[in-house]
Amino acid sequence: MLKTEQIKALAVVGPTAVGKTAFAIALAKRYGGEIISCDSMQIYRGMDIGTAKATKEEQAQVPHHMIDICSPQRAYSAADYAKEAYQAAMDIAARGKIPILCGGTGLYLEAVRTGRHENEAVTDEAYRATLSALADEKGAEYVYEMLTRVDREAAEATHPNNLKRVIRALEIYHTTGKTKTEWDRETAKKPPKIDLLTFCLLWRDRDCLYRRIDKRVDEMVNEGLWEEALRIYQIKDIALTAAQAIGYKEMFACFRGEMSKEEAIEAIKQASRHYAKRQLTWFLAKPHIPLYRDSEEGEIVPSEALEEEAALSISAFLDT
RNA sequence: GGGGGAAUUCCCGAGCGGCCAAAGGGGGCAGACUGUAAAUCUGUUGUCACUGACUUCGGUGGUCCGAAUCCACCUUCCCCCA
Repeated sequence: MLKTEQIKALAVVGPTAVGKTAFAIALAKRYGGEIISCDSMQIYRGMDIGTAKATKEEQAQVPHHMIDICSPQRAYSAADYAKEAYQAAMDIAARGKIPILCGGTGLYLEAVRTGRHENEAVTDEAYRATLSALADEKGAEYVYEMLTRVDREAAEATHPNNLKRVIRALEIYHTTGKTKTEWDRETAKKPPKIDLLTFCLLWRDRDCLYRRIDKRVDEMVNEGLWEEALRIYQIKDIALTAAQAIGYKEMFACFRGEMSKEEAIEAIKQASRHYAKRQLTWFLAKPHIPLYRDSEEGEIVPSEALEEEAALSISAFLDT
């Protein structure tokens, strides 16, 4: 296709359990939008409760995309997401509707927005395996040294202990012949494929966020997270990506007899809080319009105030 | 009633006369991250006027040049015998 015209879209991001889903639905209704989930785990079929997918009722109100699009046996990547989500956004826009990206996976949002990952298929499982075996054998420093030799700049930007990132940098060099630094520089030149107006939902009070997370985990358990996780646990050849989902991996440990159900639930809460903090670090470092909420009380539906606040920038954004 | 053991910084837990503001882990806080990203990784965490000073290791009082580490008593907790 010759004209990959830049399309306009809205995005609702923020840490887990802030109420992104409800807010995005409200925006979709108001502006005639459709929602594109931007979540690395909601893509998986059968993982509903633990990933806090929009309910069937919610999905009936507004069309949702990028949910339940693949089996837990399939490893999914930011590149896959970028391609499919962009296609979905194009389709929505073609229908005269406005795409609303909604979710907590920052990297995925960046991936669709910039289209950076639509390059050569730069992935090589076998090579990765070789490198990680090498790291086991000779130590992570050895692999890091390899990177230092091919791409000093990338090496300096990556901590030696961060094996996965070190391997990825080497993999880029291995598959494209370009160093990660060169590759990054090139892809960064391309104009973004989506003109995005991003809202970041936040609680002014950290404790409030954490309380909400704890509460939501308890609700998930009541809704049958344990049973759902057990079903996923029984799938053979589950992909690494799906298997690392919070809420599932802890239950798996419980099924393996490594911890009690109570301990698993605690671990889920803990992991979710840590995750929320990482999301905050990511999103707060990126351009966005912050929308703060103040109290914890019954805020299941987004307050009109936030919607109004968003409305101002949205109308200006859509007019240009 | 008798005997034994333990009390450490937010938590767990090492330390058992100087090298201890005190290992390690957890938690908290901050951060990095362009194809596993709900992943992976990093820094920091007694106070302050911060290359130094000050206050901490249940309490009080001792011993010693010097104590979280030794002694005495007290408090609390645990175990064993009754």
